[in-house]
Amino acid sequence: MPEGPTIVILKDETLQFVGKKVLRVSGNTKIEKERMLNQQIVAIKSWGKHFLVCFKTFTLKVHFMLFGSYRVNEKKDAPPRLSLEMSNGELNFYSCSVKFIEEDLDTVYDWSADVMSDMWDPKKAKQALKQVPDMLVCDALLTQSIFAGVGNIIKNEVLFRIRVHPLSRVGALPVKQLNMLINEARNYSFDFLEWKRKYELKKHWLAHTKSICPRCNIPFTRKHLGKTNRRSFFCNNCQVLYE
DNA sequence: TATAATGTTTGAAC
DNA sequence: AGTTCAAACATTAT
Repeated sequence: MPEGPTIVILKDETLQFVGKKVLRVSGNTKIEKERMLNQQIVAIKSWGKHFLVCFKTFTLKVHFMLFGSYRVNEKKDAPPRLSLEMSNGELNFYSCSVKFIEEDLDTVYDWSADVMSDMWDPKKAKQALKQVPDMLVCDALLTQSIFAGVGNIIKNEVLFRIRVHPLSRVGALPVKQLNMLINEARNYSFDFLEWKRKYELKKHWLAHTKSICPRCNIPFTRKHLGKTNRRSFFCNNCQVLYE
């Protein structure tokens, strides 16, 4: 369900729990959830699509995959995978993956790869892309080690914005287009964040799920492309194929 | 109502 | 042995 910007919204909604102790845990997860009991939440972070609840000596990682969802201070009419109750409210996660991380997060995550992070480093992304010249751009955008947080919606919208065909090879992109790819991955993600906050994200989609190109007024092509085999919506006329 | 979709890991098969 | 690919997980809008 969520791409990176949605996790940022969740992080904002849950900052109220930083400093609080977990007073009750429940849910159908098989992990040792009781270890969180009476533990203080020392920080709440995110990396790409990973939502991270930090305790003193370990971290809870929540990944929502395709169908996961959450509720803050309310419940859904479904059994939670994990529910945490604090003195000032509750946090409920549904049909998602939950795991514990024992290591220091700074050794697990490269924060500079997260397009939503203050530490995002476009130069690093460029270096990483240079390492995979044969990769298709539709796959490159979905590579979390390079563009953590980018999902299929962002992929389709970014490629449409920069007028690049999804089947273009990374190594064939002119410098200008390569720079636009990197810059728009972050820039569109922040537009996504703003629109999502206002509950008007879909209204702003120009390519994703669309059937007509708003620039050319001709039908989009829709196909499952790349190693990721995710659906792509693109215009054969105004999105240039570099190969 | 069947289908497909904002995703990733795992392990079998080649 | 490295790569590829299907399966698994599981919800909901169309």
